[in-house]
This record gives sequence, structure tokens and C-alpha cells, in this order.
Amino acid sequence: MDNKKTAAIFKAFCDENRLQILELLRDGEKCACQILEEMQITQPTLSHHMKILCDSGIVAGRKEGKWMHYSISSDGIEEAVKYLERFESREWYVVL
Amino acid sequence: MDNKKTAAIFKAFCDENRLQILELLRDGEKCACQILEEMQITQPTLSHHMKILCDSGIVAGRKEGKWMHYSISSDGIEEAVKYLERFESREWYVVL
DNA sequence: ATAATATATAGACAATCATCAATGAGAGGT
DNA sequence: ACCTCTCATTGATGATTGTCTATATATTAT
Repeated sequence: MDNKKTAAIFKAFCDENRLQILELLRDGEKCACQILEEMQITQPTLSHHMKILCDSGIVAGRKEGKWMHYSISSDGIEEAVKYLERFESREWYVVL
Repeated sequence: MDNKKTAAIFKAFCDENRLQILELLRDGEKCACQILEEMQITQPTLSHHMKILCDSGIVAGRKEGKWMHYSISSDGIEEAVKYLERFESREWYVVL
């Protein structure tokens, strides 16, 4: 994986508002207006953050009529976890 | 964990140069001058990035005489992984 | 004490980012 | 056709970040 793409993934977690959005989505899929209600930001700002979250692959969007429904992407989270696990030192002891 | 601290942790992974540094540290502990040799940045810029990496808890520093030795902190990585795993949806099937 | 080496800090500057108000685009409803 | 509602986009602005040069600090060698 190239560093540019990796940096984009982790940028999703670099902003306090985005972290709050992710916490809200832990309960399950929510539409943009629901998320907006629980936050102290304007609608365009929310839209901006949702774009970053979706582009990173951490969040998935689903359009239904006028509404956009967002949810956490397990695949996105898994990809991030896999990247981090490459840095976990695993020590192997072979008992003879 | 508060969002401010969490954001700080993931900021470690948000910059291409920092990701390159982390890749270099996968081989094991390295001193600052060794890292600097393999990168296209000036010494103060490296120092800046090492501070961010250490403050986030992802990297640990060890001073030995004139040299600073840096290595990846398993605890730091583990904390980041634990945070991400909170978002992994676990489905439980109970077979009756 | 002086010099040389390794790293950190200070200050300046440009690039990136978060934010907002205004506007645009698409989907229903009347 | 027109209005309303939901969300996205644009463009501007202030804050934050990454980078550099210059300088400071700390350690070791002469």
C-alpha cells in the first residue's frame, strides 16, 4: 500500500468532529440530518467531513430518496487495523 | 479516551514522511542520523516529525550519549488497534 | 577550554485544512 | 410548474501544519 493512500485512511481519525461522527455511527446507520442534529457544526461542514470519511473508505454512504445514510465500513476499519498490525512486534520462541 | 488524545495518536499516521519513518523503524531501533540518511528532509524537519511520533505514543525515544534512538512502541500501536476494533461489527449467531 | 558532532528549538513562510455563508442539484409534494 | 426539503459544491477566511534556515543545547574528543 502506498503511503499517500495510507495517510488518507488515517486522516479520517485525525479530527475531533470526525471522531464524534464515527462514535455516532457505532450505533448503526444514520442519515446526515440525524448526525447534524447531534453536532455543533453547519451542514456544509458536515458534508465536508462525510466526504473525507467516505473517501478514506472508513464510512460507506447509501442514497435513498433525498436522504444520505452513512454507516461504518467494516472493510475500511479492517484495512486500517491490518496496516497497524504490521508494526506489532511478534516474538517467536521456539522451545526445543 | 477523549477525542483530542485519539486524534493526536492517529495524526502520527497522517503524513507521508512519518509513514516512511515508521517503515524504517519496522527493522528495529534506529538512531536519528540513520533515519535522516534515508530521507529527503532536513534534520530539523526530522526532529519535528519524531516529536509528533513520540508525543502520540507510537514511537519511543531513548537517549544514549549524543544519539537519540527511536523504536516503535508496541503499546502505542496496540492502543491504536484497540481503538479501531471498537468499530468492528461483531455479529453473533446463536445456533440453537 | 575549544572544537566537533548530534539533536532540539525558534522563527518565518507556504501549503493544507476546517469552517462558514451562499448557492446549486436532485427528489418529492402541492 | 413551483415550492420545499436534503445534501453537495463553491469560494472566502482563519487556523494548523510541514518545511526551511539559523541558532541553541548537549555530549564527546582533543
